Amino acid sequence: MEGAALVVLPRETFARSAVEVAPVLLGCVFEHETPEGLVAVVLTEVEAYHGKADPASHAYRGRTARNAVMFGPPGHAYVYFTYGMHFCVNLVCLPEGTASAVLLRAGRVITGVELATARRAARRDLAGRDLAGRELAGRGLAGRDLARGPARLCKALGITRALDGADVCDPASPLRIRWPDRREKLDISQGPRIGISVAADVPWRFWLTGDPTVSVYRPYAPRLRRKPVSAQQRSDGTIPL
DNA sequence: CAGCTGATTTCCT
DNA sequence: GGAAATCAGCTGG
Repeated sequence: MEGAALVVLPRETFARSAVEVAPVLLGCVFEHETPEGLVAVVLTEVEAYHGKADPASHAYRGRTARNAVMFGPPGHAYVYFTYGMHFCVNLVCLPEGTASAVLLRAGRVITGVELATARRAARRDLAGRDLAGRELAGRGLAGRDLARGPARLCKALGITRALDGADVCDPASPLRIRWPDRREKLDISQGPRIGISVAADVPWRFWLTGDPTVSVYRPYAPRLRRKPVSAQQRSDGTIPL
């Protein structure tokens, strides 16, 4: 940061519904500063979640220890842990007491590519081998995949539950969101959200049209039960006498 | 390229 | 006990 004033988004930006806030965040710079360095992304894909009114929202069934930050003041980060291994980050909207938020789904890394790459590769580093010990035959991390997807974005930025509640509207915060250096007219698309089984029809996902860092949309498909009901059951479903 | 599956833990019914 | 706002790597066409 060459001493330039850090122009974070004002908190009023988040004092609206998530559906109104979501497209505003596209093109903005989301960054995390740590002792390791700074990683910044331009947001390219986001999703709105409407709290109590949205069955797909973590806040739909009310306040819990996990989602408490969503019910707090706007302009703070709600970071959750899911699938036993991934973090995802939202920015909280609407005044304290309500619970809507915008999930940050993807970004293009513009600062700290090296650090972001190191974080993303942290689990398949040792001698360039995968978890099964096989060589990674030159399959590197494509630049566009560094922060493509909500969990990858968190990994690239080094975001964990420790940042749950961080104030992204505070210039002194290690995690913050600011306006782009140049405001350009953006081509924004809108469509259904990804990875949810309910309310999958509402078009509350927003992205920069044609941007290569945006997730590929696939309709939600429930996973088949993979474990047999009993240890005796055969793969075809029959049970020996 | 599409499709499938293991990983791994928290949360809620 | 099962699903979860996911991802990576493998398989087969």
